[in-house]
Amino acid sequence: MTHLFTIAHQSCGDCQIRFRAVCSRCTEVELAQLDAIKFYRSYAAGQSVVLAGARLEFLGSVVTGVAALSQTLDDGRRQMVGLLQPSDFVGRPGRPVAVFDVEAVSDLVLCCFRMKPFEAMMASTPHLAERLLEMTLDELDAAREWMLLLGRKTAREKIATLLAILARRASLLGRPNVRGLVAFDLPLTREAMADYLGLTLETVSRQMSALRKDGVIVLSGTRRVTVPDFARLVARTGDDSLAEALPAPKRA
Amino acid sequence: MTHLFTIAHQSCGDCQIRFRAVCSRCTEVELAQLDAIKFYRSYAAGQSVVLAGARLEFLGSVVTGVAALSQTLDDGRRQMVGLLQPSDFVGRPGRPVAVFDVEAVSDLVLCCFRMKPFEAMMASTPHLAERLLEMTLDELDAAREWMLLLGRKTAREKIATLLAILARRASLLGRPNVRGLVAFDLPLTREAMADYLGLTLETVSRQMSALRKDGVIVLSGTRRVTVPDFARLVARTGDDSLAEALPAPKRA
DNA sequence: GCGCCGGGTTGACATGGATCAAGGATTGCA
DNA sequence: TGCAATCCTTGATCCATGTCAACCCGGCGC
Repeated sequence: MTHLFTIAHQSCGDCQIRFRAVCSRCTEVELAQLDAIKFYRSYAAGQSVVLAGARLEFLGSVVTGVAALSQTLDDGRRQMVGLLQPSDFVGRPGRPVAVFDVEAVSDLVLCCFRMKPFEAMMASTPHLAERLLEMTLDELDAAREWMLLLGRKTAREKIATLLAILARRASLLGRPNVRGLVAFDLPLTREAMADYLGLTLETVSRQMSALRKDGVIVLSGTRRVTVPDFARLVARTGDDSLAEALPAPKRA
Repeated sequence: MTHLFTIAHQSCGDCQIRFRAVCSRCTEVELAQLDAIKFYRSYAAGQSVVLAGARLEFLGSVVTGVAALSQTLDDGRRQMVGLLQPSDFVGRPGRPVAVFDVEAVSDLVLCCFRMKPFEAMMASTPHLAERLLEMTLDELDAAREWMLLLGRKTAREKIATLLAILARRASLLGRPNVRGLVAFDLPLTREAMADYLGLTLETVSRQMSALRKDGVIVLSGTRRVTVPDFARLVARTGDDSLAEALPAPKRA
């Protein structure tokens, strides 16, 4: 259950995250170089990738699955500070010791590079550093958006915001859906949601129930969420920066 | 009072932030190039540098003073998401529209570059992009630390954390001080502290009073803070990541 | 010297979310 | 088939922090 294994080598050309990950700007030649130094690692849901303070000998990209970046206070209070999805980058060049815990939330596959060769390649490959800068700036913006949520939003708004983000993501990437109706599976347990939103799991559960009673969401089992009217969900997020890029109701 | 002016050109070689800003890795030659495209801007305390959604035609470094990055919800709730101090960078290459409000907290001087020439120079000057990546990664770490504070710390811990950070900064940069005793001026009003910490200004005021009554800090007027025992302050922050890099009591 | 204003403090009270506690559903395993 | 573990829900109660309101203080213009 908690075992870790290395999976078969896969060609970069066929990779699902080829056009969004840190390697997305690389030429074929550069890709071949990366190919030579990369390896895959796989983690079962719940397994730790690295603990804060421990050495992290590699950098990598999430290929499939979801990972959580989090921090824990001495007395056990825990805050998730990032939810890493496919194409997101793990680790920091030049820093061999992790400052956050990284944990597989679902089953997880990472495309990894040993730190030294990757750094060497970054120095000689502007495409890599450029893309990493861009991704880091995006992460920084996202972290700042999340600070607004953590500092100022109510429990209800926090839940609605998370659901809206997941719904939008599902609708942009996902399978075509009838009308404005979006459905997706929560990648997180109630406890993980609480850690992410700065709440307790009881509050998460209550607010989910409240949104269900209000008809804003429909729950099938505990993980499957259907959003009958995205605009109504967004109306409960407390801000409308989510309203842009509404999932297109006229999708084929 | 709210007027904006351009101040006299100053040579990069003499600049106070020469070794910490985005230009810190540049050679003399590169510095001369930057010198040719830079200009200074000055803002009075309280003045807005740019509002979210507005065009921001330049990028820049804080030379002196303090600026706040913040976000506002429709109903007026406001969260500061960054406190920019000398050498910190403002703006994002490639993005001509600000997503956050930027405001001068104290009187402020920025060293500015028009976006296009700066981007052109970044493309041809790895030193610039390298340093910007490093600074952005640092900012991201700081943002994530702040997420822990916003999501999980109590009001008391939030205040103690902010004071500890300011105290440490003052003691590292500052004038030598007798014994372990650190003193500094708060750059922020109670309201700005509240915006930064995700609290109300009344709660900030109460917690400051409580820390004063407990003898953890001494207030001279409303802005001047003296910390008689840094370790006692750190003990109230709720985590000890601040405890590293204690201000050296044996400073000359 | 007076009144005003911005920034700060303090008190009384309300409330959202935490805490403590019990129990339900699902899954895997004996 | 039953037991245990995990995840989730719901209820009762408590308390930290928000809200509303009064007031203080120092500086500045007149």
